[in-house]
Formats: sequence, structure tokens, C-alpha cells
Amino acid sequence: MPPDASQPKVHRQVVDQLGRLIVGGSLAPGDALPSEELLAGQLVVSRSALREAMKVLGAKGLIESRQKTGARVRERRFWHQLDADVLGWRFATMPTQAFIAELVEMREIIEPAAAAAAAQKRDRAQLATIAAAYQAMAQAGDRDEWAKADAEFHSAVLNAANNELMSSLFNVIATALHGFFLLSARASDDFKYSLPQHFKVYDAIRKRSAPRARMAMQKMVDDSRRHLQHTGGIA
Amino acid sequence: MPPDASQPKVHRQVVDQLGRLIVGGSLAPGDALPSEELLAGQLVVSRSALREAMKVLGAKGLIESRQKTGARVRERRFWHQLDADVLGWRFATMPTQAFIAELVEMREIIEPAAAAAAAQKRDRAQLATIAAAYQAMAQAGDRDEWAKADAEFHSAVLNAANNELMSSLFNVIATALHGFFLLSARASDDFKYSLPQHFKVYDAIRKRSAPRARMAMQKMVDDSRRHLQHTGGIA
DNA sequence: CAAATCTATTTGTACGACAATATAGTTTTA
DNA sequence: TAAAACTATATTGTCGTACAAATAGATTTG
Repeated sequence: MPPDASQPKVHRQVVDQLGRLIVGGSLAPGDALPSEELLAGQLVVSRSALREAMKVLGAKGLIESRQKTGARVRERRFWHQLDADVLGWRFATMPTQAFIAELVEMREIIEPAAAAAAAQKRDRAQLATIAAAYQAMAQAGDRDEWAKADAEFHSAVLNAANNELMSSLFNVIATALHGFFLLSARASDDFKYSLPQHFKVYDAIRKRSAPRARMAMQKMVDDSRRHLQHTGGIA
Repeated sequence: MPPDASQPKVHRQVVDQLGRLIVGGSLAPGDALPSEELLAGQLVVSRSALREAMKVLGAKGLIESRQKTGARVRERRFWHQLDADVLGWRFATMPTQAFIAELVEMREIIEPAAAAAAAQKRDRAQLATIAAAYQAMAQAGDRDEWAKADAEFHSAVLNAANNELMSSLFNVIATALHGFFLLSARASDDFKYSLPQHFKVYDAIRKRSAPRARMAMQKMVDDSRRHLQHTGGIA
């Protein structure tokens, strides 16, 4: 009994189909979609289900519907680029080096800033959560355990910054990068090689030293980039 | 003939109503919404319109619907905090100092990083756009002209960073801050006092000096914060 | 007591009808 | 002729109803 074996609902499937078409470029900004009646016929779904899907796409900034004129694909600058689905569709249709670079750049901006903020604003419980994640990393027996604890560590740091906007942003970025196994710089043999660097981040946050926390996280992020360049990236 | 006098559609109104209730805390995470039939009756709308609204709220991470169980408010960590509507509802219901501080903090993280990236990646046309905005600032005759050109300048810098994720993020943050007139540090009498600082940003980007661009923007942002603290904030 | 079955509730999908709106064309008017 | 007012018409928006699908909870059964 797989935990998520429920077949996807129709409207969700339509959201995915149209989303991919738009983000993938098959439907360009300015293009008009077929009328709801027509499109529903083409996709073999009811107009009700189609409309629910269109509203969702509208909520993501991808399309705009107006009476008489119909629905049109909006310009890219209106797209909610930080929406998880939109990111996913970009991944599915254009996993280019440039796109990955954008994600990595965002990560490199957020994490050092978050570490600095965490050093200033973290409370005791949040520090404890970071410490627990660090312990789990130290005791990790294999790559999977390490990866899990590593993700928790970074998530805990973000949480300790006490800024929901920042957390939400990192959440999206990290999830997307996770899809490419690009979050942690995983050395082939010694997967724990970055443990000391993580300790420095933790220690700086513990001592409430924002500059040191920022620098330590910056170094970690730089290492990650160096590693990426070594392996030549993916796409 | 006001440009946007069209009465808001029903499903949009429902999205707003429920969105405010949830973000405002009247409906807490974990709470169950009434069944669609009931809720439609309470709001005096058809089930169809209500469902379209619920799908939109689901797309924003606010609620989750399941058969038999009904719809429930999701935990805050799932909310799309960077969605323009969600930000708007937070504004409408909880314009607290803490929330504004989160927005300002995000801005302070993004803009210096964006200036640095722009210095490295901008092309000629993007530089020209920044220059044009700067010129408009220099020639601004009143506060409104200045504010408009100022917004264009910052937007142009973000655009020159050539990272759609960053642009999208800044767009949302800046729009929200604009709602509070908190984007630019507007001195009461000399509204052009930050012009030289803007020039430094432009000049560094022109000379492709990332460090100087970052520092110049950082200083601008710091000034803005200092000014905020002087005036004691708003909410 | 555990497993299988049934039942009732709620969302999901489909269909049909009409209202509201905005475009494009048509007619009227100055 | 040009501008203004009107009219047709395509398309989305809203409503209501019926039924399908899923699933939590009660019931039966071994």
C-alpha cells in the first residue's frame, strides 16, 4: 500500500498539462487558449474541471481570462517563478544549466544571510534543533542518513532566522535543488567531509555571532559551488 | 470611466474572504471548513464558484481538500508566504511591526546581492535602462516623479541581474513594501538626497565591479533602515 | 478479536442553462 | 466623412442538479 497511490484528480492533471505547455514554451505569452468549451472537448474533461484548473493557473500568474476575449498566456514577468509547480515545470521542460544556476545563486544569497539572522534572533529551542541535526549528521552511518540530517540542519538554521518569508523562499529553492541532488556537495568517498564546517555555523549561531555565522555558511556554500564546477554540473 | 471598475467576480470575492479569514487567524491551521454545500449556502454562492475559489486557496497552500474528510486549513509552513495575495491578507489583517521587519529584512538581503550580480551579468541594454532611470531621478521635479523613477531604477537593477527567480521575489517584496510607502527613505525636505548613492550603484554596475555595486546598494539600504528607525516605523 | 464488509458523508466530475461582459461590426447622427 | 451610439455575438461567469469516487466509521463476520 503505497502512501500516495491515489490517482491524480482530473483538474490536477489538466493543471499539469497546461502548465507544462506554457512554461515549456509550446504556448507562448500572448497566445490565446482555445475557448473553454473547445479546450474541454480536446482534453476530454468537463468544463467544470477545466475551469478549476484554469483558476489555479491564473493564481500562479500564468494565464488571464477575460470575457469575450478568452484566456491568454501572460508575460513571463507575471509568472510566479517561485511557485513550486512552476519551478517543477521548468525542471521538466527546460532543465538547463542557466536555470540551475539561478537556483544555486538564490541559495547562495539566502543561506549566509539566514545564518547571520539566526545568530541574532534564534531562541534556545531553535538552537537545540540545530544542535540535534548536527548530532545526527555526526552520527550518520551512510549517505542517506547524512543527507537527511543535512537537510534538517539547513532547514533548522533557516527556521531559527525567524522570518517566515525567508523560510518559505528557502523551502521552495531547496526542494527544487533537491530534485537535482545539488544541495549538498557530496564528496564521493568521505561524505562527512563538511561536518567541521557545519560545526562552525552551529557554533557561531550558538555564540550569537552574526558575522561568523555568515562567513561560515558562505564558505560552505562556496565549497558546494566549487564541487559543482568540478563535476561539471548535470544538465 | 475608471480603468478597473469591473465588479469583482464572485469566486474572487470568495477567495478574498476565506483568504483573510485564514491568514488573519479566524480559521486556524487544522480547522475544518464547512462542507462545500454548507459553505456555499452560508456565502450565498453556487458550489461551482466556491469550488473554484477553494482550488485557488489550495494553490496558495492555505487549504487542503480530501474526500469524505472535507477541507482543512494547512499549517503555516505550507502557506505560500511569498504569494502576493497572502502578503496582502497579512497586511490587511496583521500589519504588525514584526511583519514589516520581515519584508524589510528580505529587501536588505536581495538588493545588495542583486546589484552585485547585475554588475557581473548585465548587458548593454540593461545598463542603459538603469541609466535612463537614473536620469529620470536626477530630473524629477516632485516627489511623485522621484518615487516613480526610483522604483524603475531598482527594478532595472534587479532585471539586470538576469535571474528571473530574483526578479520575481523582489517584485513581490517591493510591491508589498510599496503598500506602506516604506521602499525609499524619503527625507522630508530634500527628496533627492539619495541621488549620489544611486549614482554609485549605477557606476559600479557600469564598471562591472560587483563588490562596489554590493557595497553601494548596501549603504543605500542601510540608510533606508536608519531613516525608518528615526521615524519610528508605522504600524 | 481481527478482518472483511457495509454505509454514509464529502469531494470530484459532468452536463445544461442562462447571465454578464466586452469585442467587433453596424447604424445613426453631427 | 467622422464620430457616436447601437447591436449582434462570442466567451467567460454563475447557478443548479445529478451522479461517480473515495474514505472514515460502523457493522458484520470468521
